[in-house]
Amino acid sequence: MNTKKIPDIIVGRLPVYLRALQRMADMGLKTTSSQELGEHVGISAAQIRKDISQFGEFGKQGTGYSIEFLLDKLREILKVDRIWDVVVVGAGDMGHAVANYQGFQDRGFRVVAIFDNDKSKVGMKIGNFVVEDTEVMVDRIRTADIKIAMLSVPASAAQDVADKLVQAGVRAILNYAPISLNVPNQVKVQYIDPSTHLQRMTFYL
Amino acid sequence: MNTKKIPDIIVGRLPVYLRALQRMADMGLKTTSSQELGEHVGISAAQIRKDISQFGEFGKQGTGYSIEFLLDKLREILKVDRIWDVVVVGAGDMGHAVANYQGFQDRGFRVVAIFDNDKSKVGMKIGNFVVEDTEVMVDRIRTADIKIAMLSVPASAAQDVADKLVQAGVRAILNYAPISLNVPNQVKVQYIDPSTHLQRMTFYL
DNA sequence: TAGATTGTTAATCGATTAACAATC
DNA sequence: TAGATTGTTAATCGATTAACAATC
Repeated sequence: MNTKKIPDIIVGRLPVYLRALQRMADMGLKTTSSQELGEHVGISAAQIRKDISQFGEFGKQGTGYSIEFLLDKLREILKVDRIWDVVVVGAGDMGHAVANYQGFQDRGFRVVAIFDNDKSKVGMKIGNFVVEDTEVMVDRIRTADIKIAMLSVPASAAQDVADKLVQAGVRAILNYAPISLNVPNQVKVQYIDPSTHLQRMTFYL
Repeated sequence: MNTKKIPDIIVGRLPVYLRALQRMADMGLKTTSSQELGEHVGISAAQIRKDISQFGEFGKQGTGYSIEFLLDKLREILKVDRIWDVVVVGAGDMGHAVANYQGFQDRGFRVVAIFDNDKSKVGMKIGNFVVEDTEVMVDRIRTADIKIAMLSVPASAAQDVADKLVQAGVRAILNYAPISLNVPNQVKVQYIDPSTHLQRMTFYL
């Protein structure tokens, strides 16, 4: 892999390629082409070739890409050739669903704890987890050296919690609260706000 | 509003502006500037002015934008100056959380039904809803003239359900299943896949 | 070999930013 | 009036596409 800076827009497409390739592998396929992969994910073949070639020469002229090989490379590039421990903050309906979500399996993530500041929820069982007090959160995260958090608290609490997560050393936040977060440059945030996603489509109706 | 085509990337930012303005209004603020709004959402002032000016001259030199006025305009542009009925397909943990989600309130959406093909779930109560059989889904959607669906079924079922939704006249799908969907051009899809979002950040860790 | 498909270059297309006249 | 901030233009920057030599 070379060292020139990769545009964020390319990084954003890699997980989509990875997901499609994983599915192809599950179906028992061995090779694919930029053309075929492009049809699956709705992206042009030229762009897929260009994106992938940022990281090396992973294909073969005439035959395309070995699915297993490309999977390995993409996992390595995206650093999901390992399992990341993740914490959930906020034990409401959404936190509940996220903590129990089976879709992290085989994708590089594992939920290891769930926190809430509501004392009536602390100690409650959620799937395999016991809800812990937000008071112990910073310590727990720092001790366990956890780098990723999912935030499912109300918008009014989200910025405060985000500040604590940053203070605890978290470097990636998946934010389910419907609010933009201010965090330092070295911390990444991704937003999941169903209303925002829907509003992006109603424009076209 | 003029008629020239608006780039999708601009459409995608409008809901973020809307959300930030709604928050400012809730805090009792009356006016804002492209500068201030930009700091809230992490977008340059120039870009915000350019985006907004695609739709009209909504600001005043020297004073900025009236928050209430801009809210009205953005709601109108995004067509959320009304309430859209939405169906949920898939009554698992995620469908459960989505159906009960309070965050659609005041954002233009209302969940009106939830479907599942698992007969053991049909008839079950989820919040204010009773889970209905997927068999009646197409009819129900067509009769009620529903245009928006949220998809929270396993990846293996998602394409089949999407085909049915399209057939029923749905024009916007919020897809929680971890798979790319093939739909006709006139149908919009937005993707929520927590693993994909997380993988977009692990690259930088 | 003939056919297929990559990796890469150059051309095109589109988005962002900087700057400032207009004006509240 | 003086200061602030918009809307817009032109310049810059970045992303996508088309095309094709290289080669499996």
